[in-house]
Amino acid sequence: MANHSLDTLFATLGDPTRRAIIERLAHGPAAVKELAAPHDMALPSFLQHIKVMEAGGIIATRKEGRQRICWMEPNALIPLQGWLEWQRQAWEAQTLGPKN
Amino acid sequence: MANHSLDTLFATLGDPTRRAIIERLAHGPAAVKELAAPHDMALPSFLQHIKVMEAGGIIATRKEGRQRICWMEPNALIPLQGWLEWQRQAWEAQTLGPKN
DNA sequence: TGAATGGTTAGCCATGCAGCTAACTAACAT
DNA sequence: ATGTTAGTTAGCTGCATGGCTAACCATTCA
Repeated sequence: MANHSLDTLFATLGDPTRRAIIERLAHGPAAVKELAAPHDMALPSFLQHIKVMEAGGIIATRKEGRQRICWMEPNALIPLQGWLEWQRQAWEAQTLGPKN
Repeated sequence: MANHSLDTLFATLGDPTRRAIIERLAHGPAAVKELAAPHDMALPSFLQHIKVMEAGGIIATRKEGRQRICWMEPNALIPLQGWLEWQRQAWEAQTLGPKN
């Protein structure tokens, strides 16, 4: 299964910084500065993560005055759930065996 | 959340070759050669993926004669499901709002 | 015993990724 | 008008990753 969106999703979530951003945004939108605060990292490095996530369709952003507000793209994680569920089913079908 | 096992899982699944291996193994064990067949890639390159997955605890392997048999590590994907579920819940709690 | 099969090891190379600093722009505050 | 805040752009660096070939076991088959 050469699924480009899964490639992107998994790659994006492989970085703990980016997962932390998602975990934060699940509770509501936030500006870049606020998101960056807990991460001991220069702003440009951090911004790179934001860009990756926006490019991957996982978050969306908007400029508001001099801040950039970020929020979750609500359905972004659905392909992941789908793939996992699919795997789970294939696995169960196999462990139960074709005769059951 | 600096979760090492999630790091490894996501990173491992980010590669389409490795996802294909999982998809194949969900239907039952297989030897390296058989797993490698659909992937236009030199054996050593392919073996590298097998090693990564074994190191990450996603699959297990055993030597049997001159072949190496691989199979799924049944609970490997559970942390993923857990994280996704957690995210989904945080998201829903937020969209519904604290007052509902 | 000799050839073929399946895997393994070693070593190389190109690319991408995550981080950095320095320098700049755009909005607000005084 | 000047300073401060929040991003942004550009350009560099080091390391990890994914691929390759060549050469080498170890097992099985004839």
